[in-house]
Amino acid sequence: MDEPGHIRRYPRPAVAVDLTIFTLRDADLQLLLIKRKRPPFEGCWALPGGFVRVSDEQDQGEDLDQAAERELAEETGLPTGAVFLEQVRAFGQAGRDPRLRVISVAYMALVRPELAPVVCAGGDAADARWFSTAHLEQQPLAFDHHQIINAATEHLRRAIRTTDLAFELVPETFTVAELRAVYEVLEGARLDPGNFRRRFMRMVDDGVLQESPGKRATGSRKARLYRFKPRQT
Amino acid sequence: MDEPGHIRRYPRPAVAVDLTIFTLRDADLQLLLIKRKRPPFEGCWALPGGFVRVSDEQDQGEDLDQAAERELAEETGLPTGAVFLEQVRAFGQAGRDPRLRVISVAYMALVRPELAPVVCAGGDAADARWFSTAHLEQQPLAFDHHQIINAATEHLRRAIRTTDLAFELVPETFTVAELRAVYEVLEGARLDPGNFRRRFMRMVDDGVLQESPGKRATGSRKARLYRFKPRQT
DNA sequence: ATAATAGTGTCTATTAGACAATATCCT
DNA sequence: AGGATATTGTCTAATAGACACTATTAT
Repeated sequence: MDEPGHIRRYPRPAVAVDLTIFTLRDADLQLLLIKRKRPPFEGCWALPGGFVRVSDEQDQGEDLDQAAERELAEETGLPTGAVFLEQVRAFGQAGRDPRLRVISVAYMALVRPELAPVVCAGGDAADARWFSTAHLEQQPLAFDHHQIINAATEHLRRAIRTTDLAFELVPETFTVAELRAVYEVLEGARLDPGNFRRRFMRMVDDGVLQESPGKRATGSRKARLYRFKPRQT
Repeated sequence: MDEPGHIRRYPRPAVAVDLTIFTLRDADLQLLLIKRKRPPFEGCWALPGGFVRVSDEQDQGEDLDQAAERELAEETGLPTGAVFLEQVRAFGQAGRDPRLRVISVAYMALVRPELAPVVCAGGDAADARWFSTAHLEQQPLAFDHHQIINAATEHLRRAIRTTDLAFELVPETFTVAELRAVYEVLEGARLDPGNFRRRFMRMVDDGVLQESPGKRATGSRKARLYRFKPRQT
């Protein structure tokens, strides 16, 4: 954070944001990738993202979070605010982009399952597709995107264990089984329906969740619906 | 992550690393700050840090982690590897540096209490001092360093709760009370000595900790010493 | 001897998990 | 009716927390 006034002449890196956009479909954690239509890695699948627009003038350009929101809107076509978005961390390995020095700030986005089908290709992507994270190791990806995906997935798993984030991967109203499915996929283990129900009901008692009118059949029998209480602790 | 070959002409931000260097002294979580000797914020206390050295040439310069290690060595004089170092996240608010667009990657470092006294001022700091985090709100700081410190402190608290990181804030060998003090300071609450002891002993049973020869008096009575088992799960 | 901390034991409440049993709904 | 899931209930083990008690050591 210290430098003389002539720092402007020191070489600077390009800074990009890369998005790991997750959703839950078919009882599976899936990730949105786009096919690159320019070198390097032309034709290769990659995380959506782009460079942060900056300036040294009075208006210094967009914030990192704003850049991530912008890219998210461009790539998914979803309205801002419909999707949970949070920074994971920065990746700055030298040589991660062969052309020039790029430091990438990774973000994690969570798309509710109802919205996943409407996500479409943005302007600078030849194609966009949801990939199952389960078989992604075999898939060749551009840059160090495997590493970013691993870090983001780990970030997501940790967040699911320690915060309310599971709620971002479920529709507005949901059944006990639907929320259980989120935990089962993220924890990678089957959970006892009865035991999970008690955990769930404790959240209702604590006022985190509340019953919502109507019922829905996920399986063979209709189940009660719930929703989140207003917000914030 | 997409751009034409002429991206080199787009404006880029400067990228810095800022270090939140914590230690535990006098039953208190403390943070190392340096007094800036150049504008802006000349004479103001600030986080140690500096710009990342980059290039677009074949050798693209240092990694973010390397830059943080280098700054840490320069500012503390401690040998690399003696101190735990981990990235927190990137801060990229527009206008956070009044002169030019700077994106800062924050790192958290944990200095064992025996090493804290030997930490001395580095080359580009007029002065360096440990500050108690308890009263830091009143202290005016340069840039958005208050925000970075809050995020890093939160990061640390979370890590203490969910990982083995408390061990980085204690000497090589330590007593039950010394480890308890780490948790008491970080959790901001007194812990029952008897109950904490059982938690501790479970770690011994699990092979995380092992007894070490000798005893040490933290208070009025000598206590057994422990150390960490080799490493890794 | 006394104060202060180390170390042990006991009891209760909460929670996770295994697992059985009943209720409801779709086909 | 039959199969699948929802929902409820029971039991056990692990853990956290409150709290009382004994042991050891510096002063």
